[in-house]
Amino acid sequence: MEAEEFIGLFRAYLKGQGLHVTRARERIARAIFLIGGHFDVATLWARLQSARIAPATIYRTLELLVEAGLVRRWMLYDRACYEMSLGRPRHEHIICTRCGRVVEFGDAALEERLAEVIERLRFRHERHQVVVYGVCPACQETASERTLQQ
Amino acid sequence: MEAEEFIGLFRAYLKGQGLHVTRARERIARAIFLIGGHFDVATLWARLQSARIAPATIYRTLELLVEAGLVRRWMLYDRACYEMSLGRPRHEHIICTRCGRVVEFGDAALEERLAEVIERLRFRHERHQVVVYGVCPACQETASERTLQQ
DNA sequence: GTGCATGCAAAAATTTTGCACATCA
DNA sequence: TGATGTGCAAAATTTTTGCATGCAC
Repeated sequence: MEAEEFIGLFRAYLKGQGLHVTRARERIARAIFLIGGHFDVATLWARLQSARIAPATIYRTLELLVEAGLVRRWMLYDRACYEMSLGRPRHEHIICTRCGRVVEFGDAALEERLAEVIERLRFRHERHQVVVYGVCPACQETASERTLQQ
Repeated sequence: MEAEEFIGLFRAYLKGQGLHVTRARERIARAIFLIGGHFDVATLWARLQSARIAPATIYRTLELLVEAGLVRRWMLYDRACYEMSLGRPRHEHIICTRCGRVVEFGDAALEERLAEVIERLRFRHERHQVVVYGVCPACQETASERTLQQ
């Protein structure tokens, strides 16, 4: 997918809502597209330094992107973490507590079982998140001292 | 289980680590026992107002309790949430986005499937968390307007 | 008595809000 | 032009850190 396609979808959403397509919003969408994967607000802000975009604008725009369904918001370790959702299938996260690496995984049987459980509880399912903490294969082989706290 | 049993286990942990058993630590442990279920730091602090215990002490003590395995720490909505783990089986959380109610559920098949997936990825499993957002049966029947943001 | 722990206050870090000015439609 | 959006700054939240004093052992 091209950056223009992603930005175009955002533009369409904004217009549909009667909101303005602004330069700041386009720049933020482009930066997110270029990152490609997970990012937190600090990272995104750093990438936009040269554009002189305020954190407030970043937070406000991220909210719009999430509403538009173009970005997903997670609580991974202990802060908000985002990712472009377009063209990326539904997945869960496993985090290495040694090196902080985040690996995505998907498993149909897992999702199916979860759906059954939710139905049994009679909840209407909106969304869910599975986060696993562990030690990745690489870190299991090293005697790395570096650990995430908690 | 009695409060004394819970506090006693904390005392034993502290002694084993060469740490001091202090009045503040005992009071915090007792307050957590009395809450019984989920709580956040603000709630715990409110319950300890009369004891004049600083937030810093609460955070430091919670960390010890988590290390001791007596308390679990979750990231439920977008802040840290804790609960006494003793005598409470492993479970996941489903949150009603209308009323904020948190329901616990456990499912052996789900856990098993997750363990298989983690093994396939060759991670060493430390812990995990499943959080589901949806609408609870009660709220499905009402036209309640109240929603959690995000 | 020694070292760990506490309360307080200040600092960090993250996110939200208010407002005057700028920009989009 | 009029409504919406932006940057900036300040505030609000949540959590951490430094330090003198206090308490546990």
